[in-house]
Amino acid sequence: MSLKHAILVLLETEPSSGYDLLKQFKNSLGYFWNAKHQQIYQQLKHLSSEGLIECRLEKQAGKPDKKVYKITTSGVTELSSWLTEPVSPNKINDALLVKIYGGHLTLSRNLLSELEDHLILHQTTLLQLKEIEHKYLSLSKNLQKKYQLPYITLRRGILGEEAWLQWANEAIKMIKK
Amino acid sequence: MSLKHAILVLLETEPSSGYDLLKQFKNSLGYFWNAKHQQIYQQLKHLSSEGLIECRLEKQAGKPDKKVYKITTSGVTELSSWLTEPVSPNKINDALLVKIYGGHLTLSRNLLSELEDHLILHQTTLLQLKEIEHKYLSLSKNLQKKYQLPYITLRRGILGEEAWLQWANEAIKMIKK
DNA sequence: TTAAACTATGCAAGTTTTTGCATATTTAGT
DNA sequence: ACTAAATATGCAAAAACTTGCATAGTTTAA
Repeated sequence: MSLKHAILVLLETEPSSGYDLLKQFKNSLGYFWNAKHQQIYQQLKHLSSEGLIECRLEKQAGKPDKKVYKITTSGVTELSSWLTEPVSPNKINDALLVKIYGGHLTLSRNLLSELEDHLILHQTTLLQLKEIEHKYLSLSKNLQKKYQLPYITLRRGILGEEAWLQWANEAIKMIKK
Repeated sequence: MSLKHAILVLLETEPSSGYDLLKQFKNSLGYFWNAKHQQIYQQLKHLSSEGLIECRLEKQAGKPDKKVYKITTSGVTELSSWLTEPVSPNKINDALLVKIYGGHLTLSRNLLSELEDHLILHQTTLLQLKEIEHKYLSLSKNLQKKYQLPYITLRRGILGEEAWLQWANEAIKMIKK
């Protein structure tokens, strides 16, 4: 399980509240790791009780209080050791493909409209990713080096989305004729 | 949730036992839907109690008995109605990318060896998929039409794996220099 | 000015998935 | 002759994840 480790990775970069993490999961990391707010809050509590992170309350003017979590040395140890172990290959569960696989039970215009809906989502995602890439590429050599690893994960997102779009266009053509 | 529907899709094609389904999940459908044997057996029981599938015992010489499940008319109805509803976009959770994202805490040769391990797996998968594609392309026009939709999902696998490999090679180069 | 969206967190209950254990026979390889 | 892998299914418990509800103040746009 690595929601745990995803959170540790984020907290290792900077202390954050559950809400901050949620936003980070929606941006950068969200393209390859997803979590709902409940999952994050529950996991934070759990990590806290394991002593891998610690919490301090931060009062804010005009906004609700924040619980800011910070990784502990024991958390860094855990994270480092996780990094040396091989990760198990990714579990893919893609409902859209299940649907297409069994699509002969429905009208092809159903499949097409669904594909087109997803197409729009993926196009939007790709544009967002390319925007981030653009910002990265305009950084100094130094900063580029610093953010090299996150950039590599961004590249995965970009290449992945491009391949998805290529496939979807191919698929739409095939279904249409 | 669509393990349920993935199973119904498979059973709609042909009646199968839990073990048969497990093998199908490992082959064709396995490239986009994964399930452990426990999950399948539990879900079969559940679908049975919902009346969406029915079971008959098949005695086999030399092998343990089989429970062969078959979709019911009510199951087909459920499946058809699922096919008209939009599927929610795919949840991606990729531990390898989390690892790379936070990889500055470990040696780059750790990341490289992990990437290379995964590279081999993906290369193998791609070869398998291309073999299946080759078989498909040597079928008659008629049969090609019949299996068009599964073929489209196969294409997703192929394009996806190719993009993955392209990314991995790029990533390895970047990390090395 | 009113509704919607954003900030910020959490309980409780339910569903789904994973893990560990358990059984029993056959077949293929060494 | 022995071992491993394949065939075939399942219980029980734990862990992970989702859904519905709940609170409460602030900001922003119609």
